[in-house]
Amino acid sequence: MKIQPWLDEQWQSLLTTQNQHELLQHLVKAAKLLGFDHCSFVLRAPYPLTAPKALLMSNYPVVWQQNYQANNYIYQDPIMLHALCSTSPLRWSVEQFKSPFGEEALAHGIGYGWSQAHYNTQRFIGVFSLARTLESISANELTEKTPALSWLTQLAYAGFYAFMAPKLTMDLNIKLTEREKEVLRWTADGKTAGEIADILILSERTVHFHINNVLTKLNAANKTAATVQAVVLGLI
Amino acid sequence: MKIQPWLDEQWQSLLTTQNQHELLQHLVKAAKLLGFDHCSFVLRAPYPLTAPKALLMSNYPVVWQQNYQANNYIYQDPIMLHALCSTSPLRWSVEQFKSPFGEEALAHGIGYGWSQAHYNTQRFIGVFSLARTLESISANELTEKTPALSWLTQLAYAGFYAFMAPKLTMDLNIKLTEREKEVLRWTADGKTAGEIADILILSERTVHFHINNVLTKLNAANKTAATVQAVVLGLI
DNA sequence: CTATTAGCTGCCAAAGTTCACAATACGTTT
DNA sequence: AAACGTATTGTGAACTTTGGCAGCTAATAG
Repeated sequence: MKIQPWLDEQWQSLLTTQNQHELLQHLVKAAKLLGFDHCSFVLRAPYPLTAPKALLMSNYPVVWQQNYQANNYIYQDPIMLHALCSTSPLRWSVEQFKSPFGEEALAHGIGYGWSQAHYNTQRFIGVFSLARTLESISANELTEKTPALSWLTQLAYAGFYAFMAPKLTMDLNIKLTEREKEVLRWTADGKTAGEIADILILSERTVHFHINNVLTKLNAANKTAATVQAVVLGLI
Repeated sequence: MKIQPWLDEQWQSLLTTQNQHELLQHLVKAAKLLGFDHCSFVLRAPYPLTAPKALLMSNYPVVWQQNYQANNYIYQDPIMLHALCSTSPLRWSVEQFKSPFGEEALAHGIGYGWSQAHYNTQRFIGVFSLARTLESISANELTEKTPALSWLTQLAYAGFYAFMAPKLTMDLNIKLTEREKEVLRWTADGKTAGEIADILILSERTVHFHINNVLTKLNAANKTAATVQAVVLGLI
C-alpha cells in the first residue's frame, strides 16, 4: 500500500500547479498509481438555474470528450445525476447504463469507475472520476482506496475550482455592503420593503434604494433573481 | 499505521447505528484511535437566512457545551466561520483565538484540533472536529492522517445528517410538480409571469396559478421567499 | 480640504404580484 | 363512476416593485 507517499506528493503538486492542464496531468499520474487509466473532473456552475454552465477536464479520448459535449450528455450522464444530489462515492460500471450513452462510453474504453462529488458554499458542483477499461472494482479495492480517492476528490476540487470557476462566472468580485446584505437577507425570508423598513427602522424608500443598488450590482432583472443569485453565490 | 482497519469498521458501524448518540460514540472511539480525546459535529440548517438553526453533538465537557449554546458561540467560533466559506481542513490551536471564547475553550481542555466542513445540495453545513488538550498537531501527523480524517468527516456527515436534519427542517416531504419546478426555475432566473408565459406558451394567468400553488406548498409569503426556499432546499 | 463611499429620504407613474372569486379538461386511482 | 391531482384559463381589486427624478448626512481616504 503506497498510498501515503503519493498523497503527500499530490498535495505538493497541487500547490505548485500553474494551470488546469498541469493539474490534470498530476491527477492522471495519481490515477495510474491507483490502478486507473483515466480521470476526469467536471465543474458545474450553480447559475443560471435554467441552463447551468459546466466545464470538463479529462484524459478520455478526444472523440469521446467531443461527443459528450456535443450531445449534452452532462444532462443524462447517470454519474452527473447522482452527483447533483449526493456527495457519497459512486462505484459504477457502464453496463448498468443502458442508453446510447453507455454504449458509446464503452466503445471509447470506459468500463468501470469510481466517482465522487464535492460542493462548496457557492454551490459549484465538482465531480471527480477515475475510470479503467477492463477490471471491475472489487469491494476490497473499494474499502482500501476510498479514503484516498475521497481526499483526492477534494484536492482536485480545490485546484480546479481556482482555475475554472472564473471562466464560469463573470462576477466573483461583487461586494455587497453590510446594509445591502441585511436588507437582502430579509427579502430572501419573504419580507416586503415596507416590512423591512419597520424591522430595520428605515423608510420604505430607503429599503427600495438598497435593493435597487443590489439589482444594479448583480445585473439582475428583479428582486427575486437578485436574491436567488446572492444566495447561490454565497453573498449573503 | 492502523488507519485502514478502523475505517472499514467505521463504515460498518455507520450503516448500523440507530441514533445520533450511538454514532457519536463510534466516532469518539475512532477519534481516540487517531490520538484525539474529543470529537464534535455541528449541523447547521440553511434556512431561514436571518437566523439559521443548528444542532451540536460532541463529547466535550457538558459545561462547555452549555456555555457554547448559551453564548451563541456558534456565531463567533473561528472554526465555524471558516466552515461557512470553505471545506478545506483546518488545523487549529485555541491559542490563536484571542477572545473569551478561546480562553474558555482552553479552560475546558480544548487545546489543539482539526476540523473540516462538508456541504450537501440542500446547503446543510456539517462541521466535524477532533480535539485534544496538550499535544499540538505536527505537519507530519497532518499529512499522515488527513485523508482518513477527511473521509471520517464525510461518514460523520452522512450519518448525522440522516438523524439531525429532520429536526432542523419541518418540511422535507414537500413535492413540487414538474410544471411548478419549471415555472420556479424561470422565476429564479428573474423572469416575470408574463415572460414565463411566453417562454412556456401559457397564459400569464396559468403562470400565476402555478406560482401561487408553490407559495401555498412552501408556506411562503411571496415569490422571492418561495424561490429562495426552493433553491436552498434543492427542490428545483 | 476634497472626493468618495455608504447610508438615508422624498415623489410619481408604470409594471408586476398577490389574492379573492371562479370554470374546464385530462389522466390515474379508488 | 366518483374522487383526486395536475394543468389550463378568466376577471378585478389591492398591494408591491421598479425606474426615473433629486437632495441630504456622516465617515474616511487621499
